[in-house]
Amino acid sequence: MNQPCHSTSLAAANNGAAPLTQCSPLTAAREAAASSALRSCTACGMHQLCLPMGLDESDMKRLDKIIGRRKVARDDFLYRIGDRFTALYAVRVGHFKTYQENLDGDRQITGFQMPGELLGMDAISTEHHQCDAVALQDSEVCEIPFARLEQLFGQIPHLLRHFHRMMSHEITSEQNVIMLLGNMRAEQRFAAFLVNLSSRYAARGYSSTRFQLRMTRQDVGNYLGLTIESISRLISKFRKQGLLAVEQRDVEVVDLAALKRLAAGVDACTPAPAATAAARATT
Amino acid sequence: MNQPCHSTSLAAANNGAAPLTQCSPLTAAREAAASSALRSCTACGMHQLCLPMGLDESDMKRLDKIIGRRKVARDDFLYRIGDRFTALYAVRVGHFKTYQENLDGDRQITGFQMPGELLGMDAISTEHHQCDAVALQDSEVCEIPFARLEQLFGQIPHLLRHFHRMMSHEITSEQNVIMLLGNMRAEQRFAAFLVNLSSRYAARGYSSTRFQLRMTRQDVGNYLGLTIESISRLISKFRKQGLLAVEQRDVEVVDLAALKRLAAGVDACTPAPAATAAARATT
DNA sequence: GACCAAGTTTGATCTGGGACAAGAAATGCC
DNA sequence: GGCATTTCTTGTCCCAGATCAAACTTGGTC
Repeated sequence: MNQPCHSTSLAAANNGAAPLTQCSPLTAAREAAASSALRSCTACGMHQLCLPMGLDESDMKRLDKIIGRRKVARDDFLYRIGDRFTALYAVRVGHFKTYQENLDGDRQITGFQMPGELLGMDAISTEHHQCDAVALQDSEVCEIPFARLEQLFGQIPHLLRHFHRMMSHEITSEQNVIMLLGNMRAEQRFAAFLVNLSSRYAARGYSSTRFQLRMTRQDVGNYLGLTIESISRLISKFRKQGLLAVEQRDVEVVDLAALKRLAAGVDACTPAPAATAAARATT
Repeated sequence: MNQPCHSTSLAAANNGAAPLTQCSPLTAAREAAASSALRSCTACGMHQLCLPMGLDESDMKRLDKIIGRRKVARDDFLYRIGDRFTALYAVRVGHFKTYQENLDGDRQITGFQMPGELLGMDAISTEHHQCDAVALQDSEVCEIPFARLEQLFGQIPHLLRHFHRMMSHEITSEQNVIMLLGNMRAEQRFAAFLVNLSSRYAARGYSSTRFQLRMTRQDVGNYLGLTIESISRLISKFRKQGLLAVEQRDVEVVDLAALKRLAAGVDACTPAPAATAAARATT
């Protein structure tokens, strides 16, 4: 990053991209060394969240041996619907989105993935990918051949256990999206979305209140089942209410607690008579 | 079933409940024998769909040994949010629903489970259940203690593999619900719901065109993010269009192909200019 | 620095499905 | 069998968020 700091403090938010990709120019030799160092799980900043979580050094090295690294340029596909499933992918650097498509060609984004998260688990059952995965920025993934991973499961019980936790966690997050789409008003959805990003960044050691949206408004809207115009209006609204400061894709969460309350449906933010949707087919 | 057949042919639809629970009265002795026979995976009609899928007889018996059976009366909880996770459950007889609850107390049903399907996988990651599971009718489950299942994984690779497929399948189905809630109009949602039930019953050897809704309209609406009134109107509409015959909870799918087209968003059923929602934040 | 394309914001209007209400069927209970 | 309760259907009205339209902002390119 050689360009001077933008004057606005917001632009300082700098999560997501790993140091390697943005520090001062390296010589080819130093670059290769640094890159090879980072090519191992041990050296990867995400290993406490990712598949190797909790493994001792020798087991981590065994896992390392089966893993390949791969770069994916912005807007490129990591995999496409229908592709034969051979490997899981862990995001190392960057962000991805996954979406499904219906016959009409309209898409539904089913998730955004950030470093340390696993992609492709939905393909295990059919051995074919069920969604498209696209890089939201220049990214890097660890490719984990599933057949070889299965062999390791027999040898490293901890690995298997954590893999189950990760799959289970995927199920839980999707249930939360179902809750969001089935049950929340626009305002709640967007608040919940921001809170979710915030805590995921926090878990990765980034700021929970300043981050960049790696996806377009279009993507946010699609994910939340709302139009881009609605997203835009919600941003304006939250800004006016002093919950949020947004400048392009740089977000500063000004009042996280209030957003959390909103997302939980506790108060309606609009002073109007709360809970209009509360009665919706609620058993 | 001693009462005479209802005159309407619809009432003949008879999926879901296993023979044991509805055939002519047994003596206590015969009942016990039959029940003990059915208490094994080998004898269970669902073993080709359920966890033991593809296991040989000796492995199936090993699995059998760790499994307990449990009855759950209609409207009773199989487990509740926050309960400590110790076991997975496979539905043997009956139907369940699972739902999440927010702080406001409104619920979102995240799924309906039928025989051969697994419950509780979302609890693995936190070791606490993330949702409530309630029986929609008097039901019976196989209780599979997870710690012991993990031991078996090391000994029966096929079992592990199929377990992964089942978890993966769970992820896929939830993605489909996300697609449904984020992207479809009311009519499409309901059509997709019926098509989904139809194919799941078909996979279980029941009729794909005649079945009972085991859940209330309330539940259907909640699951689909619609009000009960909307469900009612959609039923009337589909009936008038000759897609469906409904009598209470007995459903006859008259035109499955048309429902599939509707669900896929291919035609709009309403002769009106199709695809209004198609443009919604579609990247 | 003018031009273009892509993305974003804001306003005006429209509509699908929610909210409310009232009646009709079932179901349960004594 | 009659009454109460729950569930379902249908009609009317209304609003949150979609649609349509137009301006504005940003960034890239020549």
